[in-house]
Amino acid sequence: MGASKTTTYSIQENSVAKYAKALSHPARVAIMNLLLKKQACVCGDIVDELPLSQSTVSQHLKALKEAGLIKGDIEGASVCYCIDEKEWTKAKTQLNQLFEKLYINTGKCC
Amino acid sequence: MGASKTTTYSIQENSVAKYAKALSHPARVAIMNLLLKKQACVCGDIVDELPLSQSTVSQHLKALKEAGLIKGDIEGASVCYCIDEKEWTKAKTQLNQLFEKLYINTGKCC
DNA sequence: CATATTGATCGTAAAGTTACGATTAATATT
DNA sequence: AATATTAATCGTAACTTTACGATCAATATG
Repeated sequence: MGASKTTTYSIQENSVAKYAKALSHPARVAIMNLLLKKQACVCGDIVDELPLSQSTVSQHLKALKEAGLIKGDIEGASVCYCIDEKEWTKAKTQLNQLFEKLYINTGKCC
Repeated sequence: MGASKTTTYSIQENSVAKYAKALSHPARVAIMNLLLKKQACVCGDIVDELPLSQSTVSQHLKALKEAGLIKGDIEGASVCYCIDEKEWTKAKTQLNQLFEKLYINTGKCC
């Protein structure tokens, strides 16, 4: 009858979900936008640009860092954040491959 | 506190976050993979392919539907799901535009 | 008509997210 | 040395997500 339910999720599925989750909050998209525009940014500058408290921004930065999308460099008392280009490209490729899969529906339904 | 006001972020930021959120769980990526492969799928078939209960799958389908990525057609007692091509393309474009923004870091830090 | 199948929805528990202020550790400045 | 600045972390409250079983309405089949 039915197919097996044995599958846990594939590497691709977990990977796409991880990157998507990192970008699943507008504040984190806004942070990425800032880093893409400025190339590098001190944490305090990001706090100034967003309508969020320092601790909340720090939390969002942590999430992006854990997904691998950004990295931080200590610069004295400040921390300079920037995009992890290698990982950003990897995320881009992973998501692109998912979106590329579509070929136009020949009309089974919908 | 849970959510954030949608008005505080740009349309692009909210839009990207919305699509990313839809894909932020491996089960939902798996569902999209299935629909991309088969072009159309009865809900029950999706349940058979995933290690989740019927109600949980239905919940994930609802999330994808609310993000606009899929649509469902009633076929007798069953419901046939497929990708909303227009919205899928929109999501693709939105995410692509974000990822395209990167030009290589000239070395401010990191 | 009676019963089975299908899939949405309800109720609910556990876990996770998001937000903030307070605190802490590190570095800078006076 | 004393104080200010910076950003991570802690503690906590409120909300959301994820999961499941139970139930319901709609269709299908005997």
